[in-house]
Amino acid sequence: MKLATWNVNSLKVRLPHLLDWLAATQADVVCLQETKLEDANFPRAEIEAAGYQVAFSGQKTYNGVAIVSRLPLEDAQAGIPGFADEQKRVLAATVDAGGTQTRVVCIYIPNGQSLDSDKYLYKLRWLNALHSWLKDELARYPCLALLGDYNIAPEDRDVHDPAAWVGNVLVSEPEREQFRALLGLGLKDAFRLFEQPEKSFSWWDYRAAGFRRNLGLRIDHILLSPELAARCAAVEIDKAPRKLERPSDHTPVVATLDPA
DNA sequence: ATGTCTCAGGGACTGAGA
Repeated sequence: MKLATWNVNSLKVRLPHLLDWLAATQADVVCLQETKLEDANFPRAEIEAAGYQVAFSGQKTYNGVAIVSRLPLEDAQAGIPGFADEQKRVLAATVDAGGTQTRVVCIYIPNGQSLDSDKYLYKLRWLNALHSWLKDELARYPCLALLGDYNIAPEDRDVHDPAAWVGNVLVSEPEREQFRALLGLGLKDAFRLFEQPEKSFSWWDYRAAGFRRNLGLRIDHILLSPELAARCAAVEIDKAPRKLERPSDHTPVVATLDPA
């Protein structure tokens, strides 16, 4: 089973890229972020025509998450229970892989803007809520995958120029602590289960030829519960979509799981 | 290089968010 995450930065603009990419990679489950679409405008028919089921939770202009799956998709739930949030950033659903249930949680963690911003406090509050909720979810679903745009580069090796990023969101110590707290629940950073090339990133700024110069960050992650981590055979960042015309600033991360 | 991209409002361009 191929599980992926991709911040598409507008699904309306990136739908052709998504459909091409699904056909090329035969991904089974893809978590999307920054769809930037109200649910009424979600391109359900186009994605279903490609052989995928969909679940989505969106809003106008900002945020928005979706899960597309070739396997049966059930029990979709939007948001973090008990955490009031206008912003559509969480969608969970159960994928049925031949009788084996996997809970897929798609997240778009707040960016935070800057360390002195209210949005940064919101990011930390949000991460706290995510952590407490996941503790319960993991007890309920031993096979759980948490995929998305975390807006956190967990370590300095996930940053093209750590010195240049000191004092910025995405690399600050409180955020990294929150990331480690998720690992503390037993989740594994699937990418780091394997030997990986140095300077592996999943996002590059549109400005300053960031992609061409590989000035990026690794902020899109796949965290797996122990049962799923044991079945994980490979994880890679697929840079191909970032090379297309009008790309998203993020590129997909893909995990391959062996059958249960 | 305050550099690019997307979207909404409104009907050209500006501002917000990332």
